[in-house]
Amino acid sequence: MNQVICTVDVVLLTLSTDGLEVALLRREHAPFKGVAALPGGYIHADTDADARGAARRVLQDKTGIEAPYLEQLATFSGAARDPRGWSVSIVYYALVSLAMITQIERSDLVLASVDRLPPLPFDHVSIIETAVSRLRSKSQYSSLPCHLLSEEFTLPQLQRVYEMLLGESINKVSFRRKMTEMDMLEPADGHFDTAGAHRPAQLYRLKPAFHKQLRLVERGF
Amino acid sequence: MNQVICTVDVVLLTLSTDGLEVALLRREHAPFKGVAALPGGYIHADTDADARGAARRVLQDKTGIEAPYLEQLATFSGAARDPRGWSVSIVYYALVSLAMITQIERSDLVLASVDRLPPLPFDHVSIIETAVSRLRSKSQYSSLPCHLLSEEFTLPQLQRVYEMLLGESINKVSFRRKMTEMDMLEPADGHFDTAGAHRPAQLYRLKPAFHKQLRLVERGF
DNA sequence: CGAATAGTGTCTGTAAGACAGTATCTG
DNA sequence: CAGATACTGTCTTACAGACACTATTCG
Repeated sequence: MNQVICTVDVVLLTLSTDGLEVALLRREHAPFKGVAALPGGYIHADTDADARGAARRVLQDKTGIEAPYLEQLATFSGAARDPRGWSVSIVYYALVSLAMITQIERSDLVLASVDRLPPLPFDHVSIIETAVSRLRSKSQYSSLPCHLLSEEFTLPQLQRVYEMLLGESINKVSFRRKMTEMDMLEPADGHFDTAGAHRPAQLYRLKPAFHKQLRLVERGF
Repeated sequence: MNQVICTVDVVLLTLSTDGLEVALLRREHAPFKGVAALPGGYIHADTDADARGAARRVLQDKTGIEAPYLEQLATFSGAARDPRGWSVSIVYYALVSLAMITQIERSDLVLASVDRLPPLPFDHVSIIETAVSRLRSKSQYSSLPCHLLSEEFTLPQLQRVYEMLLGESINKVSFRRKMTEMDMLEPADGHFDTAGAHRPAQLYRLKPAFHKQLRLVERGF
């Protein structure tokens, strides 16, 4: 009566110049061996403290990525989603910079645009759609998008990230007012982005208190 | 390696004059037999289509409540939360009117104020806190609170619900402007709430399209 | 008619967006 | 110095909240 397969999957998202992309890996085992899919695996009841620990382990083992922004998305379950039987997948989503992804030494890693997903096994397409929709929705009023950039970034870069996620341009003055009001960034003193033939931009970083936690803002962007 | 206990739990919330309350039932089986706890149970892989179906079944079997607003909250998991071993609980939360709860014919049902929870088994206290925080947070910008009232209700009643959830008074004009803008209510023509020595209030109901789905609003209340 | 609450019209202050200006770099 | 983008000051507009008024019931 209670024979249920328990797994975790991780939606690893990053932002390229083309928009949001999701990291896919070729599956090492049946079912769907060799097919690109979300990184995932069984829960190890003997070593994982909880599902979050399992997700962190899976991400570390399969991509080498350590402790990025990692949050529970939702749990997908049912008799129909996995040929092996009634299954539960506790899904987490992680946000990393593109630089983190390109460091990964795995030849079978694919970045797929979330707007043009290939066919995927299980219900991974709908999982990814849920993750993207959650990220876009939270971007309207939180500091979440910062985690898609490297540790130090400029305000114009951050604004472009918000604009890509929200799919609309944001008024520059309003954006900067909002950033001041949210009070989550600190200038990286003396650090400037001097690329390009123009005035250099101040580099900022997330204040330490907001590395693992979100900053919410009263009204959206 | 994969011996994991799979259960669902339901946080059944309602609003009394004293504020938010959660429904607790005495457990019928060990562990914690006889102790008040969230309604829950094992997933039945042979009959449940998915975890949502299991949650609906548990709610129906234990309280007789059928198909209320029911949404996945989060999944709680780990080695430490259940003495039986490594466990996963996929938790749903449901919103119903107080009238729905008082209809339940079960002598061991307890309503506990979410602000003064008794000691509870497992991690049920933290589950309830998560549910309450989710509800309060979503109340800032969605139609969620409607489900805490009966099918027909007046705008002043609805405003009081929002105020209790948000813990602050709302400007009446702004509230009604927002309701018009959200466009989720329809007047129950000819139906008025005639209680009290004053002008009767128009009764409204949620438009059918929003019974199972949320209406979001751009800016909060 | 007085008390009580429902419902609405209008003013005002605040905050978001538009615009245009200044600042500082490269070639 | 021209071009480019960073950053800022200020005006305008839109919306949220305050206030006050009307509406309709009961006793």
